[in-house]
Amino acid sequence: MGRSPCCEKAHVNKGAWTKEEDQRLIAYIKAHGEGCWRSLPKAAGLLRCGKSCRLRWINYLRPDLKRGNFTEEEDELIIKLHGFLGNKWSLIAGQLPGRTDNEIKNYWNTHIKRKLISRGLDTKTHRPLTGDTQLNTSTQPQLVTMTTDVASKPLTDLVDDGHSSGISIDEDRCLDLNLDLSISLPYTSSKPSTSSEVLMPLTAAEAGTPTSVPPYTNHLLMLPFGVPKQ
DNA sequence: AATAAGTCCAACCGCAAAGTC
DNA sequence: AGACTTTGCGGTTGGACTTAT
Repeated sequence: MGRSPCCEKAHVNKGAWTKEEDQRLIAYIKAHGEGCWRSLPKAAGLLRCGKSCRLRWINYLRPDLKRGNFTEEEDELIIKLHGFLGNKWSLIAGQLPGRTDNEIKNYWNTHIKRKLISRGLDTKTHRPLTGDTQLNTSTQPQLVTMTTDVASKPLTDLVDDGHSSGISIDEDRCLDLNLDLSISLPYTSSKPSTSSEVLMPLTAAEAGTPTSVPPYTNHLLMLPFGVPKQ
């Protein structure tokens, strides 16, 4: 059988976008908003598939994107989030205002991997590369609080009762973890610009109060890294 | 100056989840 | 309930650019 193609490939452009295509896409979304990506190209007069339009908009044309180099704070935040979430780039991007999953993924592969290696850490587990495979929390980097098999599970699995999913989370190692997921309102531009402000530790009571969140984020994560256990 | 090697990143692809009928 | 459609995600690639020789 095989899958049906996402679009009529014989009649679509591929490769780099031209300025004219960008302008058409921007103008269309400004006028009509983000709607049905599948029908957007035709409506906007673009010879592109919907997926391509979506990617171009999200990764490059969105007005709220932050261009330029990653800061040291962003580096560290990405490392911490990756230690917890694994390759969940969209969720990591949700904690970095103005950054896209694609951008972070690229940055991880080109910069941060090397950074971790230079620190003698495994880029997947964030544990020391040398020696034993036994978990020894006293020697682990603080950023890793969950086993990687847990980190690789869908987040929804992590926030159910912890039993039906078959995942058992070591409570001792996760006591300082406050993971709250909720549907969030769209991002507004009047928000903190630094990652440390975005990821402020919240109390349980505070966590119940909706706060502004990064764009295109369905899940609001509150991960109070660095907060000492009581 | 030429070119080989390395780096970066935009864009594509396939898959899975979510939504619709 | 299940088939089909649409959207979103993560992995990968190709080409442009930069640096080293």
